[in-house]
Amino acid sequence: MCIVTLTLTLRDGSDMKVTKAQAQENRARIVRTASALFRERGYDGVGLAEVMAASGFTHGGFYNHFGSKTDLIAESSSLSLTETAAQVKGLNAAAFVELYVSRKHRDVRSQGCTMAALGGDAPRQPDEIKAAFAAGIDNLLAALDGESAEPKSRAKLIDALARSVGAIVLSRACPDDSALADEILAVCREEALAALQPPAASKRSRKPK
Amino acid sequence: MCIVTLTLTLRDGSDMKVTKAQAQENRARIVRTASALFRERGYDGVGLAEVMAASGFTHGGFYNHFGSKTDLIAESSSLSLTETAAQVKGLNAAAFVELYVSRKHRDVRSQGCTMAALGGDAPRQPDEIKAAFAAGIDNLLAALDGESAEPKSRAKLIDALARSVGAIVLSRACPDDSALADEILAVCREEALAALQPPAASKRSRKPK
DNA sequence: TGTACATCAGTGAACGCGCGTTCACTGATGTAC
DNA sequence: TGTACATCAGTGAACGCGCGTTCACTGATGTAC
Repeated sequence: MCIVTLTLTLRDGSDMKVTKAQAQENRARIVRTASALFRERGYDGVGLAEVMAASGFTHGGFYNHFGSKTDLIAESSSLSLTETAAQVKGLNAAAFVELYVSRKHRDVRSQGCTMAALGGDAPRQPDEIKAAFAAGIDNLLAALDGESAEPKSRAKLIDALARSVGAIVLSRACPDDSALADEILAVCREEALAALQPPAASKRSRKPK
Repeated sequence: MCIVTLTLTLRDGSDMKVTKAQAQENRARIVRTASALFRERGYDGVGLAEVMAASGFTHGGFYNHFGSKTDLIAESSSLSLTETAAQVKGLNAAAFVELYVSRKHRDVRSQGCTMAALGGDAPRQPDEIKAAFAAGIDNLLAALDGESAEPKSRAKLIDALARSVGAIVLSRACPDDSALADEILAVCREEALAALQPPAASKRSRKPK
């Protein structure tokens, strides 16, 4: 809801009609708005008329910018996945888990990671969109900083990502403010961090950088 | 698709009209059919007319059995979550991971775990349905066999569940037959099992029972 | 045990609605001369 | 630099369709007598 209001405010004050650079900006705003709405309510839960209205336009103009709703889904998903990869650039697995497996992330779906918000919807979408998710996963793994000394570096990152996504998905599936939702988050975060803390030894505590 | 055909075949041959026990059976079939269709294509991706047709009925009769689509969603989700808990009853965390994080499970969405198939949709549903998911998680944890000696027994089970769900969600989000989809599954399975194998010591291998 | 009738599971047409998509129209942009 | 015109982003009405839900109707079930 607040997103809608925010985006409307972003619209330029004058009732101007077009300009080429402005049109490009408008298109970008539609993609950003769609990305947030889709994460909040799912691909099927948001209509094109709503996306356009929340972007400050009438729905008729949609096809000036996109070929179909599927195209918008693909583009908005790619965008948000790319943004997430950029946000975690350079983090090691532990820092990533701390950022990802948090109440803040869980509670703001529209601004959170698309893998957690829409990963469950991807399998029902055309291959074009699944490809965007696969690329998003690859990008995220490339952005994270694996321990190059560790032979299973990539495996550790994939595992850290999967358990983080699982924790958010399960926590969000519970009723808001339920004890179980918070327990899942706390426990998964702790377990994942404990597994990452000691790189070789079992109990000897080594400070993370 | 095959599910539809299968379910139609299950319909009794004679063109009988009612009987009380039969009506109860019919109602149960509708719930089972809906459960499979929802897991396959999502709550929004399946209409009531399709659920009824796949169960062998016309859509008009739906409201003789259920108050609304939401009621059917709640009931079918509860059913499948209960069934999953029954299927893994008594397994320890390692055996659960082996069963869950598998290509077989990933590739048969309509018969797989509802947490993985619909956990991402739950947050957008009414609280009634989120409550069904929370109960499903609790039941599953209760059904699994934690190491009672281990103080963090429940934590280990929650963590095993979350990483298993995350692995399936991410693997399914990738294009079918993509290398990444299989890599995620293999890596997450291996990492989760390695973490569960040595209950206390670091490298000393102890056989799982 | 036999008949009369209320029940209610299932049918199929209909409802209002929102969806993705199309289209004729507008007017400022931005180019050709 | 100034005028004439093609472009095309945005508007708003309209399309066919499938959705969840409602309803009048049916006829076998199962009960009351």
